[in-house]
Order: sequence, then structure tokens, then C-alpha cells
Amino acid sequence: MTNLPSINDRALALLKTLVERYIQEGQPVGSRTLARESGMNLSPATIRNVMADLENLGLVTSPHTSAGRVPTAQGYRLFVDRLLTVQPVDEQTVNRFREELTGSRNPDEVIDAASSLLSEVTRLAGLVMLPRHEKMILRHIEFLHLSERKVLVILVINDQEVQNRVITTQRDFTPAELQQVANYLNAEFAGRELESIRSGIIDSMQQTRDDMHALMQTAVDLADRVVRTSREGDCVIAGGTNLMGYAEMADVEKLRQLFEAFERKLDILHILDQSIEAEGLQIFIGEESGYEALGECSLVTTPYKVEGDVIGVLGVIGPTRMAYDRVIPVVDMTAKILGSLLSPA
Amino acid sequence: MTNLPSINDRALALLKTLVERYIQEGQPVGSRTLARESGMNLSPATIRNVMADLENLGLVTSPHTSAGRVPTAQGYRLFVDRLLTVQPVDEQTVNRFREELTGSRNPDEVIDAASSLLSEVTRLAGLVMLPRHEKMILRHIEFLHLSERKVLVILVINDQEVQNRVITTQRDFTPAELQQVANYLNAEFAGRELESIRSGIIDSMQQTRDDMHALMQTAVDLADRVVRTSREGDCVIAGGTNLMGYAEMADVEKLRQLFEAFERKLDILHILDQSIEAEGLQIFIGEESGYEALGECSLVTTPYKVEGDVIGVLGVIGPTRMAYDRVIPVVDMTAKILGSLLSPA
DNA sequence: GGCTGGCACTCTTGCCATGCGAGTGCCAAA
DNA sequence: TTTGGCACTCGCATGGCAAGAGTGCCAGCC
Repeated sequence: MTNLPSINDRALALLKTLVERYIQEGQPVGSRTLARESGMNLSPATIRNVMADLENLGLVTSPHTSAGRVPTAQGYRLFVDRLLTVQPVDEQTVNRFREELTGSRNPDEVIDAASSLLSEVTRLAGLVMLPRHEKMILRHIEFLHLSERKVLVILVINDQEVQNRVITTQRDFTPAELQQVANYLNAEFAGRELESIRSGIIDSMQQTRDDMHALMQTAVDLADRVVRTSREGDCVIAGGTNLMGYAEMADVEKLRQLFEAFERKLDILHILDQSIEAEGLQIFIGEESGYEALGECSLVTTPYKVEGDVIGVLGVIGPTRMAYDRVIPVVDMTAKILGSLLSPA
Repeated sequence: MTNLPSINDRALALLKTLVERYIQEGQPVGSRTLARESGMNLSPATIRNVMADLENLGLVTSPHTSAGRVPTAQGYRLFVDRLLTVQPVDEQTVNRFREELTGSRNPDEVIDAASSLLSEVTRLAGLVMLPRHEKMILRHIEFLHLSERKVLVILVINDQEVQNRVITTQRDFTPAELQQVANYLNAEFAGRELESIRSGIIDSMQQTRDDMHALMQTAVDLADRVVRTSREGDCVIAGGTNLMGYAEMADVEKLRQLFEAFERKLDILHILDQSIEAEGLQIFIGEESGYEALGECSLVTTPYKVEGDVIGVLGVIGPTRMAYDRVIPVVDMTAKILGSLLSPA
């Protein structure tokens, strides 16, 4: 079937004002209000006819027989795709983002700050997926003798990531021995990809003393675990409390499901993963996300890039009835700033 | 006035069953129920007389004229102080805690796991304050040349804490130079308290080249910041969603205040701070905590120790109507296990 | 003096009927 | 194609009513 057979400009204009009005007020919009608001000099009766058409097309619906119209997910979809006029972010906010994000030196801190700022400015919940590293390059490895048979292993990966763990060794290594192993590993493997190091180590096992093997093996295991669990594919959610207080979240049971999704993070990550592929800003409206718990919610997401490569996704989550025109540019801007701050230069 | 003038054993026993019953059911307990439940072979009328006395003493109250009795904060207080018989933690749960906490090597992970386990087992929200370090001893410092004028500073403090930050230097240092400074600092200051290092460095400034000053100065600044901001006096809260779904949290506005307190953390920390002093398990009931947002909530906290010294506090927060008899031993056990796992040996 | 049964009273809760307001659907006329 | 009119449908707030649960108090009993 053709998508929108009978929809004309007037109907679109009315849909636009309806959605805008509903986003503002949160209550079903009646024909009388719409007639006043639209500035089109039409009588309520005419509006009603148009509304009936829009309802047939599945763009609006009424909660009950006599209660005005509310946009459906499809209605929002059409709205954001074709009718939306975005509000530019005001200078002040841009500066605030730039300052507060530049203020934190540590990459983890930048991520946290970005999520908090997003949530604060939009009054929704902020989401930032941790940057993924295509290439995990070992910069430096260091062993530190803590106590008998306890060794602290420090791995520096890429530019700024430091991973560390305490391991228990088979026998007690002297600081000198540890230094020796570290020197060897650094000379041999620094600058190489973490993935390729494992096999490299095994190859070179023949040349080292037996009990050094164990230590190196442990180091490799650590590196392995780092590759898999380094918060890669994790995300930071901030400002969940903002979502309480929206009328559509008045039901505690719904709230609970939502917050459980936040704690579990899996569903959220899955959605973010989807949008890492898609170049550019994406909006998931209501059921579109495919998750029960996010029923009444929309997500606005966009990937952020470093040197042209997409390395993560950020955005916000909030009630379907959110001020898309203000939210979208904020998300967009955050991605740009975050990307530029995470680039190595 | 003398505290409990006319209170006798029978009244206490009735208060006990009343509180137990109310904790179980969550609804005001009437005289008929209490007569049945108490096993004391008394008529409802007698119970009513006793209840009137308890109400005069401020231990119970009725939500309205005809609705049974509910314990007041003072009632709970008396209950937990004098009437409570705790249920020992079952073997299985103890083992679970021991295993899952031993499973995570990194101290931060242990803390997180402890909080999660607490929340999961008690079905309340878990709180764990990060361990404080009386003595912050510099174990090791390391500089890593990242790019022109960017240096990664890695500080190892005490046994397992690794702190790192990227700093921008005045001029470009060669890796050899960085090594030299690190060697110097390690030789001179490793093993000393962070606090005392600042002055030590200033003293020794005369002996080093001018532009090394700047680098060392930056390192000291970093150390300084570590002292102040190393998540010290922070805490981990897990399982907040558990609290939704309790009838007393049905009001979204209350929930919101509570979760905002969780995000802010300040009030929570203040309460935890109070109980770090008090040797042993503490219970804050309802208004006792002094915070509006925690109105209907109780906290069960206990300090955890390493080598006899209290280094932090953990516990749970939940509705006043919580199963103290099951919760208390769990909190207690967690503190013991966590303490033993964090000790350096 | 303490315990008990009885009785009147209070308060909540659920239910039903009612009325009002807002808004729609449809029709006939302009 | 637009418009005014009219009947109709809901939701929501209100008030009255009955049932149920529980209390307070009193008089009698041990």
C-alpha cells in the first residue's frame, strides 16, 4: 500500500500543532483547542474531520471516545521525520558543555560528565556508551612487587587507559626479576595489538626460564580479560530521577521496570548497539525499541566519532512526549564535543 | 521522667508480636488478630487495654480511629533494642558471599560486589562506603611519554590502589628524562606518606634542574588531588529498584526524593559517617536519621575493619518495616567477610 | 485489681447513581 | 468543502449508602 495516500499539507500542519501542543501540555488535544491554536481559521468541525482522517492513518488516537487526540508512535515518527523544526542550542549551554567536559582530564570522567550534563540540560536521563577501541595497543606493562607472591600488574593500553590487577604468583619473584620480565615484555610487545600478543608470547616461551612462563602467562591472561571486560560495551546512565515526575511515569510498576532496565543495562546497550551502525542521529519512539520496559519511552541517540571513526554512542532516554526540538540539538552537540575531546591530539 | 514506668513483660511480648506481624503483613494489626497470634490466651478486649497503654507510651499508633495499631519509630526502637531475636544466616548464603566476594580481585570490584549481594539477599538497597586509608603511602610512581608534551602519570598508593592521569607539560620531555625523574622520586619518596611528600619535594627543588621542577610540581599536584578526591568518602549504592514495590514507597514523590538522595549521596554519607565512630552495628529508624527524604526508611549499618581498625561502613537501606531479624545478621556477616578480604595479608 | 463480653461509635472501603464538562461523530445545509 | 447543530459517549467528581474492621468504654465476674 502507498504510505500516506490522502495526507495533505493542511493535515500535516494540524498534526504538527497537535504534537507540539501535546508535548507542551501532556493532555489530549481537542478540536476546539486545535482550531484556536493552529491559526488556520478553521472551525472545530472541520478539524474533527481531519482528525478522523489522521486517526484512520494511525497517526493519532483518542484515549477514549471523548477526550481529544494524542499522537501515536507513528504520529511522532512522522513528526520528527518531516515536521520538526529544531531549536538551536543557546550559546551559554554550548559553552557550559565545553567547559565542564574539558575540565575533567581522565577519559572516564569525561564520559560521566557528559552523561550528567545531558541529563541535567534535557531533564531526561543521559546515556553514554563507553568508547570502544578498534585497536587495543599495549603501550606499557609494569609489575610491582607487593608482598610475598603478590604482584600488581599495570597495563597501559592505547593512550590513556590504565588497567591494573593484583595477581598471586606460584613463587615469590624478586623486584629485579619482575623488572626483567617487564623489560622483556615491553621491548618485545609494546606497540603491538593486545590480540596478537598472546600468540607472540607462546612462541617466545621457549627462550625464557620456566618459572617466568607462569608470570608471563598470568600477564597474558590479564590482558585477555582486559580485552573482554574493560567496560567495553558498558554504558553510563545519569539522571534517572529526572524521569520520575513525568505524568506518564506515575505508575510505580512502570518506573520499576524502567529502572531495572537501567540497572541491567543489557537492553539499553542493545539499542545503543543498533544505532552505532547507523551514521547520524537516530530516534526510537515508544514500542519501536522493541522492549516492553521502554514502552512509553523514546531514545534520541547519535554516534560520536574520533578522527572520523565511530567509537561510541550517546543520547538520552525519556518519555515519548519529550521536547524533541530542544533535545535533538543538545544530543548532537554533545557528541561533537565529546568526540573532539577524546581524540588523541 | 522514668523511661517506661508501667511497661510489663506481657505488654512487651504483645508489642513484639505486633511488630513482627506488622513487618510481615504491612497492615495495621487489630486486637482480635493479636489475641489469636500472641498465643497468650487473652481476649481482644484485654489486648485493647494494653494497646491503649502502649499508645500512651508512644510505642504504637493507629492511622485512624478504627484501624488497628502500627509501631512508631520508638516502637521499632524498643523492638530492635530489646525484643529482637535474630535469625542466623543460613550456610548457603554465607558461602555465596564468601565465594562471590573472593572471586573479584580488584578492591573496587569487591566493594561493588558486596553492595550488590547485600541488596540482592535482603531485597533492600545495599550501601558500602569506600574504605578510607589512614595512611596513604606512595608505593611507586611512573611517567609515560604519550605524545608531545603529554605525559601519563601513574601513582601506586598503598597496596592496590592505582591512580592515573594525563597531564600536559610545559615542554616536551624525552622518555629518558621522565625515567630519570621517576627514578629520583621513587628513590626519594617511595614508602613515605603522600601528605609529607609535598613539603619534601619543595625542599629538594634546589637540587634539580629548573624545568624538572614543573614536572615534579605537577606530579605533586596530582598526588594532592588523589588525596582529596580518590573516591574517599564516596559510597556505592546498589539495588535501589528493590525499594520500589514496597507499599510504603507507592508514592512517586517520595520515591523521587529517596532516589535523589541516592544520586546526591551526601546525606547518605553523612549518616554513614556517624556510624563509623560507633563501634558495632547501628540502626537508624525513620526520622532518627534526621533527613526528610529518608522519612519512611531505616538504615542498618555496621563498620568493617581491617586489622582491627575501622576503615569503612556498610549496610542497607529500606522501609522502616523491614525484616530486621534477617537483615541484621546479613549486614554483620558481610562486614566481617569484606574486612577480611581487604586486609593486605 | 485484672479480665472479659457487650455495645455504641468511628472510620475506611467499595459501590452505585447522578450530574457536569469536554469532546466526538454524523448529518444536513450553505 | 466547510460549517453549525445535535445526540451521544466518556471520564471524573460528588454524595449517599452499606459492610467490615476495630476501637473505647462500661458493667460484671473472678
